[in-house]
Amino acid sequence: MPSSASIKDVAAAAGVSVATVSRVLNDHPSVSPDARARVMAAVDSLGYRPNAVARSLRTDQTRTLGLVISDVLNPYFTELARSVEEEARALGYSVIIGNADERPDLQDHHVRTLLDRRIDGLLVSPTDGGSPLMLDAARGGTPMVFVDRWIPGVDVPVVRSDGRAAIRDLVAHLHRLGHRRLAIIAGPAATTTGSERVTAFREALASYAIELPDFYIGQGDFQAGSGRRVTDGFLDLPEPPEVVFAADNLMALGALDAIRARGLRVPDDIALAAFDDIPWFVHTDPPVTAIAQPTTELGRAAVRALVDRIEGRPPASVTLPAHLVVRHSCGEPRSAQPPTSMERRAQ
Amino acid sequence: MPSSASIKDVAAAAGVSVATVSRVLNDHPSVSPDARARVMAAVDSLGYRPNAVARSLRTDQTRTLGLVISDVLNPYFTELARSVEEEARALGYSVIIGNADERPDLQDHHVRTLLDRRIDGLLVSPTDGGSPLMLDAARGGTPMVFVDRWIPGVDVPVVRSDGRAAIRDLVAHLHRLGHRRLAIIAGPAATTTGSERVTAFREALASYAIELPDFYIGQGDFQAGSGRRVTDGFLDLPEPPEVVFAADNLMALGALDAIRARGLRVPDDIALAAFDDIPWFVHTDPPVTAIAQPTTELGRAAVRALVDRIEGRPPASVTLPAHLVVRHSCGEPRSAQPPTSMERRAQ
DNA sequence: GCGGTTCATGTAATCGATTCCACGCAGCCA
DNA sequence: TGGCTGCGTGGAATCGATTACATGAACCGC
Repeated sequence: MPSSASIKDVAAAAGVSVATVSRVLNDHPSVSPDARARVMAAVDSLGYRPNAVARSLRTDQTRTLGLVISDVLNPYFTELARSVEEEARALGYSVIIGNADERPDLQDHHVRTLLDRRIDGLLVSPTDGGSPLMLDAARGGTPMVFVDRWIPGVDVPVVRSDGRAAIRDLVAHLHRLGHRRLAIIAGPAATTTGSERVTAFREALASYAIELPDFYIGQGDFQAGSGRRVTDGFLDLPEPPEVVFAADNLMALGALDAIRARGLRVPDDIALAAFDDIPWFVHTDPPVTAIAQPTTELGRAAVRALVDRIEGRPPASVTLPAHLVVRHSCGEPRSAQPPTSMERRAQ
Repeated sequence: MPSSASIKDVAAAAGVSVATVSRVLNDHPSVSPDARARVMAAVDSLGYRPNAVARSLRTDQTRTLGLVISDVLNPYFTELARSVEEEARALGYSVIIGNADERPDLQDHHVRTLLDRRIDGLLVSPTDGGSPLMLDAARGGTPMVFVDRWIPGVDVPVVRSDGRAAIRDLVAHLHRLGHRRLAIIAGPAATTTGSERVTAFREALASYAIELPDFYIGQGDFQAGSGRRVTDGFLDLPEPPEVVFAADNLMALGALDAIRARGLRVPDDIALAAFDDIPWFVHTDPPVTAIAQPTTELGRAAVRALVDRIEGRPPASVTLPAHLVVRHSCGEPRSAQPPTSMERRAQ
């Protein structure tokens, strides 16, 4: 079992003390070329690898970041996670992902586990208004950054995108196409993105003198099942909406399911738009008009902010704009297609 | 900073020794009710949480599993990861995910990092034929289980699904629809799933006396870009295939992109089928005929096998069947739709 | 009343690293 | 030559837990 060699074995094999081995490993300047060579030789003859657990205990740092996201099955978050890991790796950190599945209890479970492991910092996209645990962690000095969603009133940097302008563009687009009865599938009111998107939508409608009545606001939870349920509710209304705007891509998927189950067509029978753009929206029937976030950039910026905080530099909040991508799901544009997300993401 | 309290602080606050505190924490039977109560009180007055790093160092176990998957952006793997985490959590383990992005070097990076952290066991879906590092780890006694893909000749349990029967069903379906020129977008030959799917496809064709010429075998890498490139190649052929079978869902997405870019229609101009079924395939234009794996079951079984191995029980390899889900992308069936994947996954 | 259990507890070793401190040895300058 | 500086090195403390072993008290039956 070569993997079980410890620094002591290396020291013995090289004929030096453990202190010297450690110095070689952390390339401390004060070690003779001769000793260094002997240690190196011993290291790879034994296949020695330093024990990160022991090192962390001693140095009180794990070079690990925790990322608690709301839902791994959501392509938006999975892309975010990917970009976070990439940037973290570039900066010499590992990432441990916790999937909250939109459940506050699971979120707490992961936060607790990550804290127990003494991660150096925490990236969170909170599922709720803030559990005591997370609040304590933030106040207790754990380096922390919110990404995508945040908790108001907590002194933690936020990296997110502002979708308000894009939502205004969307409403303008819908209005131009003649739609007047617009409904929204909202996310949980306890999340910032959940409430902000509704507010922005309502305000944008107001500038066209259109109201957003309560029965056109469906409570979803950012997952597909709720999109289906809420859409069913809309379709059962005496006067169903002409457009459904889903506050995330999974609820849009659910809406598509519900519409399809009734044999209705998009956009002829009902139009659909979504927040969050994903590669699949290019290929759905019809391609879905969506609001795209600069996801990769968001992940990168979040990691940079967190690492700044960890390494003692002042971290900065970042807000990036989102933008509207018009496709066919709200009517009209059947030609002159914008580049697909696949094309944009091609390497 | 309440989070920095150590077992020593608790012992002091409770007026007992650290040994007693430790005993209470690990609920060792031999501790008086009185001492237990005092310790508990101290614990939550200090907000004490045991340091998992220190504990791991001492006990030589981290209660953590490593999962190295080929591509997080692939919905198949993300679903797998989710199920793995779920089962692991149920058994009292955490999971650290490493995304190899189909790159052997990245795969090695993650394997190394995970080994350095002394994870208790490793779940791998190998990107290549096996790096020395992974082989050493397997031989060196690190508990390990392959999931989805595996490396032949290594004595490690494999949890996977067998797609051969489903591929036969697919070919029968295609043949019945009159298709005779069939092409495949293969995965990397170095991966078992990459080569097996081609072999199974060729054998199934053979039973209809249909050949699979080299120019109808495109080399992909399981990612979308390669699906696009290969499909472009097929379409440029003097005699393009009537059907393209993509060996995973991302390459199918790429194929869809390529087909669409030329203004062609599925299935009228060219038919498409994919390995791996995902919720989006119900909503693409047209809905895609695909081979579905019991992904959630695979994740669960893999974790159980690994934990068996870790805890000293004999681990078992598991092979589960995949099955064909017929939709419209190969022609014909326009009615009598099977339940959508959304419906199957509804809670 | 005494040897032997059992039970609750504390002392101290240990896990595998890092790092402070001290020591010995060169080299250098006065 | 004596003292100072600086470098390479090793000894030992330390991080925060777990746990083997020792100890002492209480209790049992004979």
